[in-house]
Amino acid sequence: MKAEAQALKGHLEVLLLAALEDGPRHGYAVKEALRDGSGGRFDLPTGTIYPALHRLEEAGLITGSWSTVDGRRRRTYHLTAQGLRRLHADRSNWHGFAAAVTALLERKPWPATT
Amino acid sequence: MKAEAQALKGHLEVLLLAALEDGPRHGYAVKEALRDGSGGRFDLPTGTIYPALHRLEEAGLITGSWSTVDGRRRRTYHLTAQGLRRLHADRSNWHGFAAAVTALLERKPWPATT
DNA sequence: CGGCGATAGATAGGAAACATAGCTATAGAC
DNA sequence: GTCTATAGCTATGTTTCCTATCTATCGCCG
Repeated sequence: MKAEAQALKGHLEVLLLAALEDGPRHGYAVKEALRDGSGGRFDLPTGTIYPALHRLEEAGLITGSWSTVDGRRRRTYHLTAQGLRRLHADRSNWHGFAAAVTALLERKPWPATT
Repeated sequence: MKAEAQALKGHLEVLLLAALEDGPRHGYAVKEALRDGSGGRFDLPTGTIYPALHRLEEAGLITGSWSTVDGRRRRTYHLTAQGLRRLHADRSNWHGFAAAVTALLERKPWPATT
């Protein structure tokens, strides 16, 4: 349950959306998918996951519905059309962001000092 | 002076350190280097840059010294040995982070739902 | 039976970092 | 004389994530 990353700041939501892209999942399953899909790197506490899902739902990017499986309540989320559009936009934005950071980190020499 | 990215959260410091890697710079020059080196993507306000540099200095990762050029005060920063080590560590960490996020964003199908 | 770990959900409170907005000051252009 | 670019600073606000704690069920182990 240790979180390697406050570095996720600002990039968590796109990961949650991506986790819901190929089908609905309940919150706990999203948490596991993130952990397993990242080789354990993004093993986020539920105190991070659930509020983030609530934000996404409130923003209309996902919708949730309750069900009960084996006596346990589940809230299963799926992407809305708006959420899908946002995922596409954010994914493309991520690539631009990552490319820019990587370029700056590799850069030598940097633009000249005034 | 508009900042495209709150997404920088957690990744600004490594960029500042990288900007100082091939020689000392003053704060305003760091800001310009970041803007120009990213094609305008990271055009950060001074209210972001200066406090970040102060944090780095207080952490012992950079040191600054005052000078006066053309009647304007400048504080020129350079990397400490500790800052250089941190840069190396953070840079390598960035590559891992970026690879993990990218992999998750491309991933389909995701690890199975329980 | 009793306790514990995994599953499933939630919230309250705090900390960190970036943005907004405002301030001082000089040099040079218009 | 005013405006822009250069050069620096900080107080306040917001967002976002983490820590800690809580409820509850199920299955396993002793």
